[in-house]
Amino acid sequence: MSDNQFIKLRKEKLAKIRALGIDPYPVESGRSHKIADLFEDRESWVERAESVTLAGRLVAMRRQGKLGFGNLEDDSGKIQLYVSKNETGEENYELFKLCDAGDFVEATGSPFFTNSGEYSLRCSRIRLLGKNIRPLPAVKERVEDGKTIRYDEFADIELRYRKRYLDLLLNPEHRKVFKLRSRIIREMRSYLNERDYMEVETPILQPLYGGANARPFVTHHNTLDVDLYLRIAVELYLKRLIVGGYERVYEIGKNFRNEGMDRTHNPEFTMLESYEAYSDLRGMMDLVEGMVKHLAKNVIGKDEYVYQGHKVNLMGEWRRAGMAELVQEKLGVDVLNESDEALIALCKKHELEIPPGSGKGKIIAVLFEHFVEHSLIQPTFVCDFPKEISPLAKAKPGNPLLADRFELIIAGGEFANAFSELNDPLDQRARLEAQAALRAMGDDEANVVDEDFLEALEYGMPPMGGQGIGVDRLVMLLTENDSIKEVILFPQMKPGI
RNA sequence: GGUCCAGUAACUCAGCGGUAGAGUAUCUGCCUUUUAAGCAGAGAGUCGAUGGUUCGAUCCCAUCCUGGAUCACCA
Repeated sequence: MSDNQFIKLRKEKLAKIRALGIDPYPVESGRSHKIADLFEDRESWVERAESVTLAGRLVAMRRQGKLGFGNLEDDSGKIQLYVSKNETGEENYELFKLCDAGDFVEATGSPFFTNSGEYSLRCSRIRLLGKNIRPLPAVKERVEDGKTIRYDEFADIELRYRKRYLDLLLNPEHRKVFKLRSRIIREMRSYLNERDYMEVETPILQPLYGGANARPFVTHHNTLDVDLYLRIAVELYLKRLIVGGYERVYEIGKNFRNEGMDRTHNPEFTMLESYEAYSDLRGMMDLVEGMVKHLAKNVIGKDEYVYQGHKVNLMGEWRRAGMAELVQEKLGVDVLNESDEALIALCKKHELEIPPGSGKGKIIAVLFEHFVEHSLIQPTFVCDFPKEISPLAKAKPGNPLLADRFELIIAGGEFANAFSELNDPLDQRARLEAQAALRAMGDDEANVVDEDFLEALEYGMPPMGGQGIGVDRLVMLLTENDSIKEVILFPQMKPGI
């Protein structure tokens, strides 16, 4: 971007500062206290009149002749600076006059109360730490009845996402969202660590991708001269680790799916997957429910959340119900015992598309997604998924059509997915080969056959439960944001501007 | 991908077929307790882009770009 009037002026100021023999970008900075420190027992600070040095960004300036006020902000808080020529001396006051909102400065002085009663720092010296040459958007705020009213808020959604640093700087409530995100993830880790899980890191660049139905991003390694895929899931690698003898592992990291983008999908997103030997689907329900309730209670401290226009109570008893049972509730059709023809006719009647190669299970899933999923508002474990669409899940004993799998649905959206993991190597091979057949029929999201994974299974894998939680969506729910872009610091945007 | 909405100064926005406006911000002057500081003055814009209609387009039309909402598709 070329220089505008503002930048030209500030570059001129830079030159003036340098002409005074002052380095506007010094190497050394130092502070004796953070701003929040001065707000503990203010009266005592004032009484002691101790000199302290603060450092931070100057976020506002009110200059009036031989004295001026500024607001200094660091990551702990904000305090008013009182700068008068009497106290700083001529030379230092000249520097202060060359400072702008947006500059980083060091302020030395002692706390006091102004005539109007505002707790401030009476400055004996101002030192420049980093000169700003592009003015920050002008946002003004006023405190009324303890509430902060902001004027001319930096609110353009596109700019907020593209220039996230400005969003964070100018909109404290957005800064708070990402702080909560960090706490949520930290608390997830400790929840699992306390349960004897081990955190691991597995490849992001994979020779084959697997563990989910999705199209991948492809890249190329020059030295090996091979194409590699960015992972769409970590499942198959974590299972290899269970084969290797660890009993409880998890990974929190980015997955990449080359699919559409909307309010709940970003091409790279954060997933938590965990696997636990000798557990099963029931164990995973307890784990997921326990963890989410723990986060709601300990990080946020609320029972009820407003999400996508719905009131969701996370602290109640979470329903566990079969997919077919839920469809039957809604449509009055006993889908498990109905003939394929009748189900196909039902789909046709509602103009629902059935992908080629679909069996009964897939058709039931289509009906579920169309008629039921959106209406599940309170947390619901939808169990007994059709085996046909669950190639990595163990079959449900007693019903060859079903798999021991659930998805957690909240406010009509998917939050987690879990199985009793399939550990029969022959069955697993047959299922992946069936996926390959679907792929041959044009389903480019079907799983690929991963021979190395199958070989690992052949060496023996214990029975286990595994689950994956979409971390971004969980953060959305807990921070009551309806767009995934509000909880990802740098969401994917088209190049532009 | 369909539909709808938006794009005007650094920020928030108004405007309208006749050469662009406000508040804040900025600059200059005054100002030693201000706090959305104040007072006086000034500068600042390719009106998202490209075509078309018109004597004349920021405004009307078309196409495109970017973003948002929504539906469809998709985990």
